[in-house]
Formats: sequence, C-alpha cells, structure tokens
Amino acid sequence: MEEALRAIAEPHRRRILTLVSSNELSAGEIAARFEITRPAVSQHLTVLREAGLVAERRDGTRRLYRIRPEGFADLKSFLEAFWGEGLERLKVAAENEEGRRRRGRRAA
Amino acid sequence: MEEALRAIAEPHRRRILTLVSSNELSAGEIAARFEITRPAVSQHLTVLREAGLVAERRDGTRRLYRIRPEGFADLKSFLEAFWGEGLERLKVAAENEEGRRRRGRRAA
DNA sequence: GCCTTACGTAAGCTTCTGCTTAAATAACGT
DNA sequence: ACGTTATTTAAGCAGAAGCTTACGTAAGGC
Repeated sequence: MEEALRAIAEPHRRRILTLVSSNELSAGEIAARFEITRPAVSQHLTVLREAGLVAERRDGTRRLYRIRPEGFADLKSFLEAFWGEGLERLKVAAENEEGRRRRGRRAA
Repeated sequence: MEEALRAIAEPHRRRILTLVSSNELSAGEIAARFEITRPAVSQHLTVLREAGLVAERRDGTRRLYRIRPEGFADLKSFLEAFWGEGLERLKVAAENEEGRRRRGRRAA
C-alpha cells in the first residue's frame, strides 16, 4: 500500500496508469508515447505491477498491461482511512472556510 | 500538488499530519513522539509546509503547526481528477469483479 | 537451426531523499 | 547584555530512485 502511494507519486507512472486504464497496451506501445527509453518504461511497469496497480498478460512475444482495479480500490481505502485518522473533521473545517469565504470574510 | 502527493508518500510525514490534525502542536512536541531527531522532523515540516498541507504560527520562541484543510482539499481534488482520467470506469469494473467473485467465478 | 521482434535484466551513473551532528538564529527572561 | 529555550539551517553522508546503454531471454517466422 505504501508502495502504491509511492508508485503514483511519480508523474511518468501516473501517465502510464492513465494510458492502460482505457486500453490494454503492450510495453512497446506504452514506451512509444514517452520520451524516456523502453527499459525505463519497463522499470516503471515493474514498480506498478509490484504495487498491484497493473496486471500483466503475455501474448506471444508481447506483454500486455492493464489496470488492476483491486489495487486501486485498496489504495483508495487506504487513503480514506488516512483522511479519517483524525482528518475527518477537516471536511467540516473546509466547508466552514468555504462558507466564510462566500460571505466575503477573510480566510483565517 | 505533485509536491503534496510526494509529501504524503512518506510514512513519518503521514504520522506528523495525523498528529497535527487533532491539535496544533509545536515542532518540539511533534519531535518528542518520534525516534528521529528534531532537525529531521523540522525538515519534514518544511516539506509539508511547502506542499501546503500544514500551516505554521509563531508563539514566542515556539512554532506551532496545524493542518491546512485547503491543502488537503486540493490534494483530494487532484486525486479525484486522476481517478477520473479514464479510471472512472474502474469503479464499475471493480463492482463487476466483485459480483463475479460472489458467484464463485474465478478472478480474471 | 537461425534470425527477428519484443521484452526484461544488469551495471553503472547522477540526482534526490532522509537522516545525522554541529552551528546559526529568534524570542524571551533576568 | 547574557544566558536559556525552541527551532531552523548547513554540511555531509548513505541509500534509494530514475535514467541510460549494453546484454540476456523468450516466442515466432522462415
């Protein structure tokens, strides 16, 4: 989980995730859309796979990557739990702020 | 925003955020609850402040830190947007998975 | 079998991170 | 002014991260 958070903190990896969320893509197809080299992309894919965010499937000589919804569900739960760890009241605080701002009051 | 994501990817920093979410705490009080040294905590606080996740207030010789709800709101929006970037359908996919699992079918 | 295609893995380099100890700064009390 | 308390800043280090080039491996085509 820790791993997943670190994984999505990297911009290239977020782009990869967005790409493979719509279609299943081969490593090469993914790499083609990046400035960085294929091995670099391959390494990112490994990180994402180990974080449980993508799944791999072999098709002949190619490897197809796709999003792994369960991984995302887990990550979301983790974040929800984190927000809830006392940060729950933040929502209320933010809303109060919002209300005050709308009434033309200065932010604290 | 990028910064905020990286900030919460670090375990110590998440703990710090949880701590200051309930009470406003001084740097020293925070450091007291950690194994790492005060300067290390101070550096984490700098990262959190630059990421917009905490606010600092001076009180005499001390510096009190508190959560900055707006920062969290922004981070959440960013993540929502990210999930939405085509990952929106994941929710549905996950639910379908769930349904299949319940019916005793193998996960793909 | 041999060549090609599509990958990952290894090795090595540079930059970033998280940490420590030591020194600087800021506000206060006397 | 001086010392004390609270905290940051500086310097430096070890390990991690992201990248590249070079090499290894696996599946197919001929």
